[in-house]
Amino acid sequence: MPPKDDFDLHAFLPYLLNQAAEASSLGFQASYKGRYGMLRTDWRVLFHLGIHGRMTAKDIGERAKIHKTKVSRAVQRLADRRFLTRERDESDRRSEFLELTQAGQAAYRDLRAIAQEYEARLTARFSAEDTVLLKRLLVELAR
Amino acid sequence: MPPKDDFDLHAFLPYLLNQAAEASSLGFQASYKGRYGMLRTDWRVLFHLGIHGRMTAKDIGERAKIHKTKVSRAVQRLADRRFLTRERDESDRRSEFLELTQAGQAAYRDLRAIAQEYEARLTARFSAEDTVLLKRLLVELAR
DNA sequence: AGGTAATAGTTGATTTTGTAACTAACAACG
DNA sequence: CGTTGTTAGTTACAAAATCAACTATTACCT
Repeated sequence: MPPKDDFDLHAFLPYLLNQAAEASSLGFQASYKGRYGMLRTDWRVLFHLGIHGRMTAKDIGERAKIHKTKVSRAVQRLADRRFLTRERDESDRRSEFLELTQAGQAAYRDLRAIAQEYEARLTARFSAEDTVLLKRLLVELAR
Repeated sequence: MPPKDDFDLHAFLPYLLNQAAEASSLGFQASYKGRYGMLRTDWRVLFHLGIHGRMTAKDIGERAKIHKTKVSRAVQRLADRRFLTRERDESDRRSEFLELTQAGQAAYRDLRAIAQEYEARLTARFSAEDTVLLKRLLVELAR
């Protein structure tokens, strides 16, 4: 019979990170899924384009650390909804420049506002210093 | 043309959490996937059984906050590998008690050691106080 | 130039997850 | 008892993620 054990799973960092990430993702998803029928990858791509403007799928993948097939399919979905346009790069015809349309920009601004609200709600329970520290440590861990 | 924008995605908490969680999960996965061909849910279930001993699928699901279908399938995989045994609860024949076999316990101890090493490596770059604070905030966020 | 390797992006096959419906067993209430 | 409602766990089907293979184009190398 397996004996009890004092290893604390709830103090295991990868486990904790997953729980927190899951909870916050679901919470945020609840905010935007109703509005546009978007997947997580979709809004990430939308945000990158909203923030940086015109860029290629490859650049998005690198910056956001999303695999190219995921980016490709998210771009397709966003293009289907007329949230972005594709334009072949004539100096290197393998890649294409992506750019938000008016509708895409509007959706981005809308979602950005929701994101900022959500962020505020999440961090409201922490002191400003704690929040800064938390983010610093998370950035460290992400590398 | 979409203008640049000063919203900082890398300071958006759900995004940061996902990046950190992803990175740490992958890192840990690299440690155990080679050893046993296990999925994330599998080792979670294994850990719960290793820590708490004999318990039902329902209990595992509740404690770990894993949906019952995921638990069910993880239990099946672990049973296939002879890592656990199932025993019907005769006082309530709907549920069954799960318990690690010798092989299951050995795998658990092995993975636990790897987890502890990995944890140590992850937190090595932080001060003890920072680590404590980080975990406290993550627990907060997970609720 | 010609051949080989590398790169951007897409597509298809296989796994894994999520959702809903199902079976079997128990509970509660008349 | 008998009907209705719940619960533990499984299964079936749809949505999504993963991985490999593919097309088209460019870069490298001799």
